[in-house]
Amino acid sequence: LMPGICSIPVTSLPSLEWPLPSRTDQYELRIEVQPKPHHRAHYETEGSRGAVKAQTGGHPVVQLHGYRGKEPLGLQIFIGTADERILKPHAFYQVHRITGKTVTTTSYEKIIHSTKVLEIPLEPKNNMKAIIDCAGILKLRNADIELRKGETDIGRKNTRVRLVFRVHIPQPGGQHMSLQVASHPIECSQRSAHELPMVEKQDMDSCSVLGGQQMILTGQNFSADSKVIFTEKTHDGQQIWELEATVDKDKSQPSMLFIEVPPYRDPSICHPAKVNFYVINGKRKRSQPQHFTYTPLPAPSIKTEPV
Amino acid sequence: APNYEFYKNADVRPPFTYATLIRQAIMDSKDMQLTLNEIYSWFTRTFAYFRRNAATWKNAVRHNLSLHKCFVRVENVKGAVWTVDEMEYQKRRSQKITGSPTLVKNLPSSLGY
DNA sequence: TTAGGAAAATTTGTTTCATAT
DNA sequence: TAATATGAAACAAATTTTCCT
Repeated sequence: LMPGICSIPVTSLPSLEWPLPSRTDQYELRIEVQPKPHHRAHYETEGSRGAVKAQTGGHPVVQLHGYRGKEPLGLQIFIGTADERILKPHAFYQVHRITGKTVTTTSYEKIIHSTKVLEIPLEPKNNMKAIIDCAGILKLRNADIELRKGETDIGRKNTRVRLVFRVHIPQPGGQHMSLQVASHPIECSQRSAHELPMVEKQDMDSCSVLGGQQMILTGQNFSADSKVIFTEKTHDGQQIWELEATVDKDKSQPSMLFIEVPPYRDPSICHPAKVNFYVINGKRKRSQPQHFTYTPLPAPSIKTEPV
Repeated sequence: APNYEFYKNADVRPPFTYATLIRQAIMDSKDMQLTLNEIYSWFTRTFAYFRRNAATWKNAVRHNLSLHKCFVRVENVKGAVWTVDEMEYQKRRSQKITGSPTLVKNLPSSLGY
């Protein structure tokens, strides 16, 4: 079978909602190939919709760097949330173990607190690299999950997930070092995948409070009526600023938006200001909030004499 | 905040209007905003009476949300949430109190509206 | 099996009418 | 009486779930 896997008692490991680092001084768990940003999940009433794939057509790849041991380890996979909150298992989705001749990976599954977790081997002979070709995504009915006691999340419009990978590395003292890394977000609804704008990359993360610079957004489902809105929220979630950026409609394409960063509401700040922006099509189809930072002007000039 | 303990398990209709209850549900939430579904949950969690005849009272809740100007729908990443325009809410209530002396005498202070 | 498309079903919101307080 | 509250229901739009090729 699979030595080294499944041998660690669940109770001694950190819970699935516990935040873990992806790297330490010694190790790093890294996603070498990211999954595609869309993967339509299947319902229990449907047949499988196959394994999550990579943009390239292959499958996602995960590798553990810095491991010198001889023993294979188990790589755990589960479906996590992809919103602004900290990562936790997604209540409305589960990993689905794909089997069949097209699948190279042997896998083992178990349930931890109503979350299905897949475990596949990470072997030294493969350089501790694993090709994730056995992970599909199952959608659970909103109504079924929402009536679960203690569940406060809402299923409606909550259709983005991340693949979460964990490894537990045995340490000399008998303890374990646990690492975790999560993939880029994956949109799992047929409709949302087709209609919701999604920002995958932004050309820059910050600029001065004056704005005015061009920023290129790369993503999906951008359209002629796409708007880009900058917002700022206080610590307790109250929105205090909102401004629409101008979009260069001539240059923009379905997968690319050229916008001009709007000026920040207060040009005299002394510390960088973290704001959000999102893309919105029509009235309701809006992307997840993206992050952006306005930096203060160099130095408040006190000199008054002309140059 | 009102004490609804008695109604949590007693299958008795709470003597409050829908508007009062909806506002209370939203006020009880952490961010002063709830989705429709979360409002439903608050009703069933808080009142035994609303654990049956769901089609009826849920319809009434939606009806009230739309009808009263004090309930404001706000778009959000996760769809829409409902909030309370407290100014608007109290405007309606104070109109009722100041505008009808006879009602003032009879209105038990603990009852909404 | 896996993918795509879309019909069917459910939810969320708006309005209107009737009745009771 | 006028203003409010409650119920039932018709409709529309948005979103989810099931079904079919």
